[in-house]
This record gives sequence, C-alpha cells and structure tokens, in this order.
Amino acid sequence: MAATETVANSPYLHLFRRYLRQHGLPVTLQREIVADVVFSSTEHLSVEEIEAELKKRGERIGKATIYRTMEILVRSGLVADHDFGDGFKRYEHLFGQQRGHQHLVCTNCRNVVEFRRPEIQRIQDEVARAHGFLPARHKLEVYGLCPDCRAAGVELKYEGLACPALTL
Amino acid sequence: MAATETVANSPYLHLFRRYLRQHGLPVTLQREIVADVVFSSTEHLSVEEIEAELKKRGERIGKATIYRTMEILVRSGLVADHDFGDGFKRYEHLFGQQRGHQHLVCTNCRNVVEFRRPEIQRIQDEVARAHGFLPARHKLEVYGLCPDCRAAGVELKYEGLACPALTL
DNA sequence: GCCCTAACGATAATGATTCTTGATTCCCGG
DNA sequence: CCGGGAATCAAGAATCATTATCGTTAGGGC
Repeated sequence: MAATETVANSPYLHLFRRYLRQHGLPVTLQREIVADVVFSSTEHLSVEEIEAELKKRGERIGKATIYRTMEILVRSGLVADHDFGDGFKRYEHLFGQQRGHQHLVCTNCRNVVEFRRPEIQRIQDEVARAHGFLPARHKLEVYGLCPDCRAAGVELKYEGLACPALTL
Repeated sequence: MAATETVANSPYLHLFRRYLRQHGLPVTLQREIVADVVFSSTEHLSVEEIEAELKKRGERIGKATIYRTMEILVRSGLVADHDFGDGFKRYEHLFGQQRGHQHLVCTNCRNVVEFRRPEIQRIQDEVARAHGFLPARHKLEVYGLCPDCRAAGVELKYEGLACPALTL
C-alpha cells in the first residue's frame, strides 16, 4: 500500500480505537478509515455513499467490511443508524449532536434536517411508565416537503379516500 | 372454486371497494380476501403472517398479490405500514384508531402497544414550520422492555462506550 | 520478529420485496 | 347475458440490501 498512513485523522478516532481495545477487537486500518469517513461527514450516509467516498479516497475496502465496521460503530454508541423508508439504512456519527435529536425528512428529495425537542424525552418516559415499560430510546421522524421542493412547485398529494375523517 | 363467496365480510370492506372503483381498479376476490384478513386483525401483521392466515383459511393467494394489495391499501389510507426494525414491514388497519397514534415496541419480544399523545401533532407542525417544511405526517416510536419481559428478568444492556455523556 | 487468532476481500447465500410471464378474470358496451 | 381488450392473477425468477463463507492476510501479545 502507498500513502495510507495519514488517511484517518478525524479528532474522534481515538474514541473508536479505545472502544475496540476495551472489547478486545483489533484496531485495523480498514476500520479506522471507514470510521473516519463517517466521522468526517455531517450527512446521513448510506453504505453506498460510504463506499463511494472510499473510492474517491483511493481506498479499496470491501463492502462486507463496511457493514461489519458500521455494526461495531453502532454498538459502540458513536454512530446511529436510521431507516427513513428508503429501503436501506443511513448512518450518522453522534459528535456535536445533542442527545436525543430527531429528524425532519423531505418526502420528495429525501433530504434530512435535524431538530431537537427536549420534551420528547419526557414523553417517552411518561408513556413507557404508563404502560409498565422500561424506556430505552425513541425515534421521532417528521415527514414533509422541504423549502427547496416547495419553491420548485412540488406538492404533497393525498390519493387516499376522499373523506378519511369519517373512517378513522 | 368452492366456498369463496362469504369469505370476505369485515364491516369496512365497502370502503376498500369504493376506493378501488373510484380509482378505476378492478374489485377482485383476492383483493377483498387480503383486505379482510388485515381488517379483521387488531395486530400489526407482517406479510408472512398474512400469508399464514390465508393458508389457514384455505385460500391460495400468491405472495406477490399480497404485496400489491398492501400497496393499494396503504395508498388508500385505510392501512398504515410500519418498520419497527425487524427487517420487514408490518401493517395495521386504521379503523377504530385515533388519528395519529404512536407505538411502544418491546426490544425483547417485539410486541407492539399503541398510545396517543395529541401534542405530537402540534410538535410536528411547529417543527416543520420552524424549518420551512410543509408537514405531511410523523412517526414516533418508543422502544423499551415490556412488563412481561421485565417480569421475566430480561434486562436492557448498553454495551457502548463507558462514558457516552463525555462524547455527545 | 513469531505465531495464533481474528479481520480482510471476493463471492455466494439469504430474506424481503419487485418484476416477468402466460393464463385467467374483470368490466363495459352491445 | 356475451365477447373482447385490458388488467390482474399465481408462480417463480430477478433484484436489492445485507449477511455468511472461505482462503488469505494482518494485528498484537509474547
């Protein structure tokens, strides 16, 4: 391999290395590079996008290794995975994020914006308690049309029954 | 075919028939039977469970037809689909449900309980407006351990980094 | 540096969902 | 009620994301 020594340099990588060591998992170059791609992006990346970024960097890392590394990153708590209804998962690192943030997803362009409503945590705990559950986490997603798509003239269309209020 | 005439008899089937007619789609026996299975259950059914119920009724309806019918039912607004992280979708009819109800999912036994917090609708609208979005719908899921699993001694375990508060 | 173990990459397998095909059913007008 | 064109059906092949397999290669404790 050529110039692979300074590839992974995001400021949080040491946390991932610590996690790997604490759990007896080898700290491999591939894992560091994959983690660096995720840590260096502010987007919600799909595995395909991670793969593309690796290719752009000139790295030749197998897709299976990406999946395996994402699994470890999610377990470590450094990364969260999401399914926004696209048929595949997206990943985001949790640095610089407020705990318990939520997502606003454009139903047209699939762009994702984050927001934070602290009361959701309280609602989670109240609801869980009311039903005897021990709360672990929650997921709130709001779907709608983003400003760009609205400006472009895209419209929300409801093609269901004309009078849903009667039936619900 | 033998005794297929009174198979589909749930009280809301006429709404589905109306939707099909309004959209120029043929009202077929298979669609009625599949809809009847979903309308007759209070559970959150997977396609596999729907298939099993059809087999139990002695119906021989292809899996592709189930998928196509579910697609129409969701578009009609009579049924909602959910992905609770099982790797496949679950479907529930919306009769007798309050508009905008949410779900509490057991992380151990995957059982699903419904709840309703009307303020979520307000939060949806406020958040969307604050970001220039036109709100369409939302999805709130709370994950945790249900009373049965708690009583059985199951525990939530966090195997991530020891001190996540520092990193988040 | 050595060696054992575990990760790597390539590829095959899996599981949920969608598409294709030829046969059947629906539905509209007569 | 009958006929015919269009759309749906069942079965299975194809697809897509993800996971497992396997021979090879690389971490890391000694």
